[in-house]
Amino acid sequence: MQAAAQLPPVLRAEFIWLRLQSGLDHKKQIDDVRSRNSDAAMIILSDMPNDDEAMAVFTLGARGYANAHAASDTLKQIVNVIDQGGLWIGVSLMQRLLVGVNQLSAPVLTRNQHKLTGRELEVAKAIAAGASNKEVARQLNITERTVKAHVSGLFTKLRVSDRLQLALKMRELAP
Amino acid sequence: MQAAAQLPPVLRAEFIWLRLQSGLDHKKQIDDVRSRNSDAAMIILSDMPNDDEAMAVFTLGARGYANAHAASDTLKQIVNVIDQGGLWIGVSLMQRLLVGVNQLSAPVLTRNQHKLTGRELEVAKAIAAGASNKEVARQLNITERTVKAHVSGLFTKLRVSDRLQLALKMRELAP
DNA sequence: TATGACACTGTACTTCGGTACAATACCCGC
DNA sequence: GCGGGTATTGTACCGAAGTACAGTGTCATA
Repeated sequence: MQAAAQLPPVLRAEFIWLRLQSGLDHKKQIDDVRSRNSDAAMIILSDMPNDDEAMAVFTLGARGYANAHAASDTLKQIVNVIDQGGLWIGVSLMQRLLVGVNQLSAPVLTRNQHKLTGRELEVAKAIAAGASNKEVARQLNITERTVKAHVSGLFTKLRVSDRLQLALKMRELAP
Repeated sequence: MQAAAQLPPVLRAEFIWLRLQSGLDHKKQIDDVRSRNSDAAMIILSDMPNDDEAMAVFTLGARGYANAHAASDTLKQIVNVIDQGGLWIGVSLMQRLLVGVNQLSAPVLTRNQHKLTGRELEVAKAIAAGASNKEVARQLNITERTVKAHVSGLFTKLRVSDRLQLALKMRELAP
């Protein structure tokens, strides 16, 4: 809670509970506390927790993020977990993180089951990154016509009909 | 541990500890156990934990993933956390997840800071799913011309130049 | 009442994407 | 040597995508 912010710096705290003041700049509140207790574990409590705020506080170095009205048992639990070197994260944010990483891993790029040729793979990666035919041509130092040839080949092999669906398929997000 | 896999289905378990057999198909091991105890919380133990394996087991519905040689105190901790609706994830994977999400730029769909209009959002979602202008028009029961109008508006607001980049941005995968 | 945001549509135009015919050249294994 | 896979490029064509001028109607709010 914000009382922690008024702790004199001479008192070394192991855990700091900071209840975010709505309406104020959260980053500033956290930075303030952090600056005086650089080695303490910060646990942020929010009256209205949400994933975005959670991401923000973890980015700022917090070790835990929870609802300010959580049960006391939960609060004890949090201390235990963090004491053992863990992080306390809401399930909702966790789900989101997992989804995010799944998207990043781009399984087609890694798991090469589609027997794409080396050149096709290069073209496919570029398109999955959002490149136009002209840009791909410049990147690979070939003509736009050749890019089109590879793209057509990719459409057939991956059974898609345009570059947008190709990009989604490369990232395994296709419908 | 694998003994859990031999539990007769009549015994309803709340927690299931599954120690992965190296050399065997992990997905199969997990699916086997899961099919007989659909509502139990699965905790996967691995002799050589790594982030990729962790991702895999969580994707398969596990609630926890830990080193098979973890201290008994840690194991108790895991039960507590999962009992309260949490997930038990290694710190290493956690770091990776956070980094991954931080790399994601412009979270349009979730964090709606781009003040897209309702109609624009509908169009954007359709395009992010791989739809053509004609298809979007049919879906929303408007003319292709109107779709183009919304698309142009989206390009301006989201600072992209074509529908592929729009789709990537909508999926938070833009460069 | 007027002004602005929003949704919708039209015509005309340019550019890009994609296909359909090609063809040439390299390399590898039978 | 010859066939097959790969990489490359050409010309021509068509349709989709995107832009540039428009304009109309509704609704909320100042």
